[in-house]
Amino acid sequence: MFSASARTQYAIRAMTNLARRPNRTATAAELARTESIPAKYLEGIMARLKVTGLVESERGKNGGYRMATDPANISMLQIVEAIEGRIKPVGCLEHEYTCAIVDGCHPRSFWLGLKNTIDTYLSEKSLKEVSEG
Amino acid sequence: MFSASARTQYAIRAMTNLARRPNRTATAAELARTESIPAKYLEGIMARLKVTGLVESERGKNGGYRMATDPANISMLQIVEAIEGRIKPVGCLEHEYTCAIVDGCHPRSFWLGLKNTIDTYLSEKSLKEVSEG
DNA sequence: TAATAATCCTACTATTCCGATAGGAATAGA
DNA sequence: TCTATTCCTATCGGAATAGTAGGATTATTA
Repeated sequence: MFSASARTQYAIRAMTNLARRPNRTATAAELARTESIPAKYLEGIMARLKVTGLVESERGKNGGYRMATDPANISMLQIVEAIEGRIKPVGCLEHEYTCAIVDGCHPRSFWLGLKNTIDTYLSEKSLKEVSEG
Repeated sequence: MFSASARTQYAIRAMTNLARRPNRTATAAELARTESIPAKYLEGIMARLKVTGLVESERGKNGGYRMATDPANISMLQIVEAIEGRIKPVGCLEHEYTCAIVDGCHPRSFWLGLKNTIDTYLSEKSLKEVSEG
């Protein structure tokens, strides 16, 4: 429970690595090597980071990936959600105001509070901080 | 990511239900019915809650489960860990002081902070609060 | 003592998700 | 045209999860 997938951990390692190369590009293979990530697997991860606009890419020879933004302006929540989608501790929270599963679902606000706590932590941590940590 | 297993959700619903019956016992079948949990599945969950000392049980006719303690003295962290074991967002944190995976693992303190945030939230919420929420 | 109602125990199954790999198409530079 | 890269799609094995099945054990009660 509450464990981060390998995919998310890889994404974060790759991003912290990229963040330490201002303006320069790095190939997926290079990131994979220096961060001990399966190269082919990382390709798929970088794709997700790209569609969400966190990184930019250049194809062909001398291509690679580059930060799309100042790491100080990227929150860890953005990275996590780029990989996993919206954080949702329980299905219960999918509906706006009521729990569809059980009448008088007492734990609902407990789960809401948990989600809130996690979201807050993640959104207040910048990629810059983490990559320097 | 960070999603709670059905098992944990069931455990929490069952516990909040039990907590609202001071000193009285309820059978697994009864809890299952009122909380929409598969009855046989719940049996296994109650077993885990018992070995960790959160509930007591009585076998035979008129048997059932009962809170072992005042719900005000049970934290949600205790329930979660009874079901899932120690919360561990990343394998990285298994070793005390260094990350075994990558040299100079920058995200390590980020993950530590996250674990800490979650643990704190869960340990400060009592079953009593949640069952009344 | 027999019937009943409950916990407790063990095994099985089906499905889904995850991590990873494979092979190649498109693209850009030299 | 060769090479190095991103990009795309398909597949696979294994692990975990959710749930089911069947019965052994234990206590109450009539």
